[in-house]
Amino acid sequence: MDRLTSHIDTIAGNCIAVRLRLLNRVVTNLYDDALRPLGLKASQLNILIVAAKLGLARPAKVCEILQLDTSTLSRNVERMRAQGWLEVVPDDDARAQPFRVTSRGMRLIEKAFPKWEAGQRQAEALLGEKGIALLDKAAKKLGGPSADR
Amino acid sequence: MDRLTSHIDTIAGNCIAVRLRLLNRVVTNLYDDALRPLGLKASQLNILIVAAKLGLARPAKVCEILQLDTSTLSRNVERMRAQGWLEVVPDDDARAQPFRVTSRGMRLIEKAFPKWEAGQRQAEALLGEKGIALLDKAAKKLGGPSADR
DNA sequence: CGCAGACAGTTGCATATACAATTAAATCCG
DNA sequence: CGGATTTAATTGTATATGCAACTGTCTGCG
Repeated sequence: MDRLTSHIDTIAGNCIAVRLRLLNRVVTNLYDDALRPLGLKASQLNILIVAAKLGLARPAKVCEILQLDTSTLSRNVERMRAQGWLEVVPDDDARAQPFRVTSRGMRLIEKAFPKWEAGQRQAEALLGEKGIALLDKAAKKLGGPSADR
Repeated sequence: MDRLTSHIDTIAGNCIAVRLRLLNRVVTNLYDDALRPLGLKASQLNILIVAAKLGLARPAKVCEILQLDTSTLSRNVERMRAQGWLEVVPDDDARAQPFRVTSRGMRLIEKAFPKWEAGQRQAEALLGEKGIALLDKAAKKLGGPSADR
């Protein structure tokens, strides 16, 4: 077995990215499937929830919490605004484009909750208690969302 | 605190998808940054490695291993073929489009190895030993890639 | 043989994602 | 005040991803 072959085996057997990305695809699909009847995706529910927690959501702040590129958020917000789930709020600073969840967006969260639970249950079964705890720990390191924001 | 508010807090405080997706973005960026000098993305390295392990890679098999939609793989392979990293191999069954890593693709893996190590180190620091072990366990449940394939 | 159904992949379409470049506005400071 | 810098977000471009619909090929069966 030559050097290159052993490199291939090392990556195949240990790469964190390949495993995390695979798991992400599977889990995202669980939630997307559950939420599909509402025309809502997991990515959008993430944003909706963060915005709901913030009240007034400043894009830079949301991006920090979710570790999202600002350009990504910009377009996601635009799509969700088009659906009437978010609305942009005027601000003193003319550069800013803070937004908030509309009442329609709030009703959507309400309808989404049982669907979210369904996806969450499946994801829990996949990861187990320990997996969830570890995920939580890693996400906290990155300043991710938590109940107290 | 009304019912909807408590739903929002429940999701914000417990959602596996939001955490996993966040972690996935961060970790994917670590590898993408490390691999950027080679014009290679983490997603593509995944495919390259699986194909290298398989020798002759059948799209359906690769999709099963990586839990990827066939349409996603189809396009990724096309891009990588355009780079000269993969080549399609003729097959008895005219429906099939098996592919393999070219020698140029193999040289790319060689150059990518130290870059991969850099990303891997950072990801390890982020997840810790236990995190990695749990990730491995979850990925195995899904028939993900492992050293012996 | 010939056709119905299964199977392997691709194509159309939409969202998610990030980097680089850009626009516009606020702020700093001489 | 006014230009240089910083900040906030958007726009251009490219890849990644998945669902639905489609194309072509194979297979089984009467």
